[in-house]
Amino acid sequence: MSVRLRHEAIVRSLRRNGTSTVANLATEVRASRRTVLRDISALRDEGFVIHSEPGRGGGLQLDPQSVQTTARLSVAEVFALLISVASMRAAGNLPFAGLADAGLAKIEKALPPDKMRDLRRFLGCLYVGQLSPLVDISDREAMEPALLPAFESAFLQRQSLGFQYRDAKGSVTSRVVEPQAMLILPPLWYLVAWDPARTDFRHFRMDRISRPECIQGASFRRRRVQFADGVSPIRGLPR
Amino acid sequence: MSVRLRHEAIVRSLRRNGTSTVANLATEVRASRRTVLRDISALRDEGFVIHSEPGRGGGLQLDPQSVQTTARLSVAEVFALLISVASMRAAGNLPFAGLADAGLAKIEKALPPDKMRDLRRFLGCLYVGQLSPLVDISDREAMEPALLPAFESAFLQRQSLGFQYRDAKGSVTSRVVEPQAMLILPPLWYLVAWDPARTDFRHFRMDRISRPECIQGASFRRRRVQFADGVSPIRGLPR
DNA sequence: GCCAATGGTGCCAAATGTTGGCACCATTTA
DNA sequence: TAAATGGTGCCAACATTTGGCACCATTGGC
Repeated sequence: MSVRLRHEAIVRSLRRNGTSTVANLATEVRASRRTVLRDISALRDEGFVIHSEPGRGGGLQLDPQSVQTTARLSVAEVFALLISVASMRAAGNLPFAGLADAGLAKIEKALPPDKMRDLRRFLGCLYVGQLSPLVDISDREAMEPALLPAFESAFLQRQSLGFQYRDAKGSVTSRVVEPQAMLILPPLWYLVAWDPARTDFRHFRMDRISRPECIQGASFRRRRVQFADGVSPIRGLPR
Repeated sequence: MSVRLRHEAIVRSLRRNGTSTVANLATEVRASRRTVLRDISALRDEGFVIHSEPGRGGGLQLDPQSVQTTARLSVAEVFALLISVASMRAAGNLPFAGLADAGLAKIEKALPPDKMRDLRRFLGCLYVGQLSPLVDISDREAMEPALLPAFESAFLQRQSLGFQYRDAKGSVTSRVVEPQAMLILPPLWYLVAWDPARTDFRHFRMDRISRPECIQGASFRRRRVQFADGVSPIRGLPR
């Protein structure tokens, strides 16, 4: 049984029975407990709201409303979203552009046929250049695709982030920092983080970060990152 | 790229372009010819009706009525969309950014509460700069917000567009043109249009257009705007 | 306090599925 | 005929999924 079919089977079972347990579902779809738990997690990522409660009398419950939350967007809105993603891709932010694309794909799929026709006519008029002739990106590498998942958990769970950093001179250092903010100044992206080893804030150019990994352990506190009013945060950023 | 994403990309491409070839799709989704053929076969199994014809002039064509699904986005996807819109706003494309924002608002509204919480935590870590230090936009004005609605009807209904244009020297002329395409070369946007008064194509920098208005009346025909393969369309654009 | 049932996570080796070449075929149009 | 196209079979390299295991946290009943 393919992953997709199993996911559908799980949703159907939850919808039919109202509530169930991981062990039950595992028997039903003929997969292991572990696999069902992984599936549940995947379904939640896809937007299904599945309530769960550990302990006796608990179990899994599918929120029936979660399945029907379709956003109705106008053609122009979808078009504007498409453009923004296309611009971002053109600016070189491939990992994020890929993710945004995946989201857009879902939106487009939900678009009724007549709106789709309008969108096609719009798109026929659109060309997006690969490079901006005014931006010097000659010394710039692509951001690592692995950055996104690592950042996601680091930011959401406030965990320290370890990585290799290569500065403007080319020397590489190993860092473990507490991520505080992302700073986007197109076409460059920066990570603003507290460096415990240096007891100070540091800025890191994202495209110079490699081998990111989330450090499991005690979560740190948020620190205030403030830019004084009217003062550009650009000064002092790594070139 | 996962199988699922590739399938979606293929469906989207077929929907957008109406027709395509295996070789084209393979390039687009960065997979081999063989893989695309397998994907097509899988999509057909899933219920997509894809017409195909071998030989010159043939190609693949997706029956538009074949599938309907609902959109369910993950937090990361919404986040990526938010970032792309934010970047676009930072690059100065205010009218479109506003529209994209409106679309995103609808999506966010459809997001279940717990995902919304995650998203907010993400957003708390995000600052988007107003200017790129590497891009010289000193001589560039903002695009008029009125441009978008006028363009929407002009493009969709193929109506002529009238506006005031200020060239690089500062002299202002009144134009009535037939919009053919938009060309985005960040950070500048261009309107590619047929100018009947000059019986030729003209490029207009969007930020130099003011007082746009849609001319009600007979709709014009689309003209082919083609860039030769490998030839940059940048040459000859207004500075 | 203790226990069993439950959801949840990390890890790893084995099983399974995917991918991209390659050769080859059939059809169509110039 | 030649070139472009869709389509199939095969297979080794590669990537992903799976299930088992140990373990943790929470819950409710005894």
